[in-house]
Amino acid sequence: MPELPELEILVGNLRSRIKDKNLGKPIIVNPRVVGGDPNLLENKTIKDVTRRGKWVLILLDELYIAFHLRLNGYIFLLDYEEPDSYDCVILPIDGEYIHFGDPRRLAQMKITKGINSLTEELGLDPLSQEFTLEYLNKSLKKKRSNIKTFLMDQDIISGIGNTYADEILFSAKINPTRPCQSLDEEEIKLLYKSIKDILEEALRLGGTSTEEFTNLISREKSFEPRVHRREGEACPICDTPIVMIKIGGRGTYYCPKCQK
DNA sequence: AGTTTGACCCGGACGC
DNA sequence: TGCGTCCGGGTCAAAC
Repeated sequence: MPELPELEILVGNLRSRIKDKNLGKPIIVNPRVVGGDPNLLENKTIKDVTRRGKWVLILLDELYIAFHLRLNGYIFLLDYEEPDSYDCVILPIDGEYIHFGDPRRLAQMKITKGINSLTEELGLDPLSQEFTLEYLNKSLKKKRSNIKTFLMDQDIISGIGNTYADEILFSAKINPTRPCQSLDEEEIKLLYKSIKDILEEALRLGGTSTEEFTNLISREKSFEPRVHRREGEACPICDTPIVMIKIGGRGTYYCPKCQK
């Protein structure tokens, strides 16, 4: 499931491959996942490829293609046009082809003149300069929910999903069920550092490679989750078995001894 | 208004 | 083997 680090890498590689190239006539295999008018894309030039939260944005002249991969969505850049089994849209680009798809059909592709409706509610990017300890502190004070839900709230911090939320809380030694307002100053400082550290580490290591959701990310190295989806395995710090609980309907993994 | 729950979707895991 | 059932996961709408 692609989160900030995976999407950041995807966007960088996609940009270097398709920037300044031209779009051909799109092939819509599954209209369900497409919003807007695909006919607007033909013969348009790709000005840039960027990311906002978990949205992958292809910028054209006064037009955007916005992709959200949700859990299992993918963007491949391949040398053949024929759709593979889960492909939803094929975008020809000067002899290469973006294959966009999702076995679960939850991913989305939107063609839109503006991206405000998609991104205006999004919170700060956790790796940006604007995301400060003070911002984290203030945001925590406003929230009544638990810290796990807080980290995944895209309106506060954009780009963190289930995997990195678990990893960040393990790194900060904070129990995922803790109310936001119960964290003391030291814990908030450590949480802030853990957000930056874990995301930067994952970015450096090429993202988490549990799923092969794109060929635009190197598979040579990868970030290895310490607790996420490791129920019953030994905590890398204290050997206590990792526990899985549900928070907000989401599988949540943590070490009951390290994370108080 | 803030927070929680359900729907969306379907491949894969599991049970009989 | 084969069929049926259930689960997951990010986001948004609906409910609380």
